[in-house]
Amino acid sequence: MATISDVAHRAGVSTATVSRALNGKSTVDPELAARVQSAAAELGYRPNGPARNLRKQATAVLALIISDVENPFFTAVARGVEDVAHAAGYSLVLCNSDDEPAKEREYIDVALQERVAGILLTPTGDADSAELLARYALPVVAVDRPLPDSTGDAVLVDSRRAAEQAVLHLAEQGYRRIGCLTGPRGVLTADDRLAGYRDGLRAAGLGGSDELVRRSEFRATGAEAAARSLLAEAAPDALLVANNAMAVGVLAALAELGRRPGRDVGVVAFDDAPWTTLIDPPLTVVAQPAYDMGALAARLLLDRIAGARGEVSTSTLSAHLVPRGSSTRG
Amino acid sequence: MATISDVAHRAGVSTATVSRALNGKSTVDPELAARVQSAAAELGYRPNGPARNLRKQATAVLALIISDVENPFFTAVARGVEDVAHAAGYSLVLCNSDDEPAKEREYIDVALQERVAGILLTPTGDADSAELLARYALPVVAVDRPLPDSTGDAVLVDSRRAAEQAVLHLAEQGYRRIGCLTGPRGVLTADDRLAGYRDGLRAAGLGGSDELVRRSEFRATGAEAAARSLLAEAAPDALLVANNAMAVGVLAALAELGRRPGRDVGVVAFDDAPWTTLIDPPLTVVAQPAYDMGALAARLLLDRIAGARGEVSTSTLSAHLVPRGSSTRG
DNA sequence: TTGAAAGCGCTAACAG
DNA sequence: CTGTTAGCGCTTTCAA
Repeated sequence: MATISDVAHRAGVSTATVSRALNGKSTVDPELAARVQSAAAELGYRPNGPARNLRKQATAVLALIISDVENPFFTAVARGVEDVAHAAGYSLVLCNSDDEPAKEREYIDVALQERVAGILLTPTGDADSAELLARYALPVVAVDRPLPDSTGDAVLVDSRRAAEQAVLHLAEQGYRRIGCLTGPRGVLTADDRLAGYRDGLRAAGLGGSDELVRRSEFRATGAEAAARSLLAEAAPDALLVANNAMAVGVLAALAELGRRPGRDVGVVAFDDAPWTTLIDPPLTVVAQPAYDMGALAARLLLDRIAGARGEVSTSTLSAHLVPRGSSTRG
Repeated sequence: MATISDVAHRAGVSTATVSRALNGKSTVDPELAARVQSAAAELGYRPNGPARNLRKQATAVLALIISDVENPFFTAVARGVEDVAHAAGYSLVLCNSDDEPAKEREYIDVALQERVAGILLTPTGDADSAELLARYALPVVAVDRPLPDSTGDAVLVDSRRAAEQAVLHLAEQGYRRIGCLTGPRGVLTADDRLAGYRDGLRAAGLGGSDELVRRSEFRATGAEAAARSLLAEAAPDALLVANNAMAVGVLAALAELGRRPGRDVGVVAFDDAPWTTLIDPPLTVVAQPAYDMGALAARLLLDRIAGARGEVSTSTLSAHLVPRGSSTRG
């Protein structure tokens, strides 16, 4: 592939002039600039990224480390990030951590080696990862969950409050034995949503012990089993489900047991999705602004990269309840 | 950040020895190697990727250009790609082309500049893109749709045949006026599925004119409008829908018109998704092996990068029909 | 305004 | 087995 000196030769100028002309730097004689442009075009010249990055000691690449691209919530986050990054001339390296600290560390390491300009991640909560990031002072923005010791900016959702409101909504609809299906202990969003659930029970004067709580992975199959166990052992009349994938499992369990959402068991789940209005009755959800979170996080990161001053910030966006048939008796 | 010569200094050896020790190259005295290792660890040394890439004239990065990460089909492809790439020590740069040729070209350009080792893409069909790829002899594998002039390997699905079988299935179930909702003209998968639909009608002896065909974008909203128009103007008794996002729109239209899938209108849609079994009746789908396509494509690409010999290959995986309630009268 | 030259950090000949 | 040295392709002083 043609190099800058090939272009320089062909245009009859020095490499410095080519560089200046192609980057629109300082003032280059229009005639020379034109010669350079056409020489570059004729040769199909493409500047060598690695060489430029080495010289400039900087790259226009962002790393995005998320749990799983197959989860629609993260996918929407990714899209928000990509749109903003691309508009600013940055590329995105995608990494799936599967919420495993080891994978997360490994990817952070890759990002460090590649000298990416910054990192966006949904932290697993691993302390070593946070330490690594801090040690190299790599610009970082956490999305969906904060980094341990809140190193770095974060873009979060007020899950706890949203969960509380979901429970209050269920209570208003007349449900009395409200259960909760949440994610693994230690995953902050899972714990937050559980805490909000308890807040809601308290606020509704429903007390409630932990017999109505089950945990599983943030996936359909685990949630299906958890729902079965909860339904069989604790006879809840409503369910708060902590994410979209889990909702799939829960609804499947309900269908198999012949229990109709809304009428027999009230259901509210986190995360909206196109299909939630297709089922009968439509699913009441807590909609999170995933795309906006990604976009905001990317903007914050770009600001940091551009050298934005001090104070780590935490932006908490709010989720809102979208009441539909699955939480209405009748 | 520490450089290789910092490490060399600290270990009291030359940079060449550090390089060799850290890369496990040739034979390095165990004692020196150990000194290097600990010096590197103490300094938190991370090799400078851009420098290494420049020197080696190669990167361990793959570009993945897909229509849209928010589409579950592409998301599954992406996951398959990432898993294989990661296992081989490659990173993935993610790009959303939104099926716009201009964006596609732009991203190919970025990939070229960054000197990625290879590209995976779901081609928009743009000829300039294909030419660009060919000109620079960049290893490339097309996924889901072939490149124009079949430059490069491709991993496809036999959409046409799958569509045909879907139609035959509907015919067997007794549907007689089978309609088709497909994507934009010129998008190969859209045209293929339409061709398969016509094959199916012919094979079933149903003749059929184009009054039963509608096109829209591969999205829910466009498909919803298209479905309304088709239902109002041509009175089909069954529908073949060319992708998952469109199915959402079609099902919404049906629900609003009070027409029940299966009983009133048979429905088969491309792409399986977790929610398709949650609706009533469950949706009959043509399931595509998206993850496997991504994984296979990545393997083929890595082979090419490793210098695999000649002949461009086209792998056609098969989709299979998953009959469920939406295509059964009753 | 332009060119010459240095050097980013690394690896790979080539000597020793 | 180890060190010296020469670039990879680019941007950016520094002089002219």
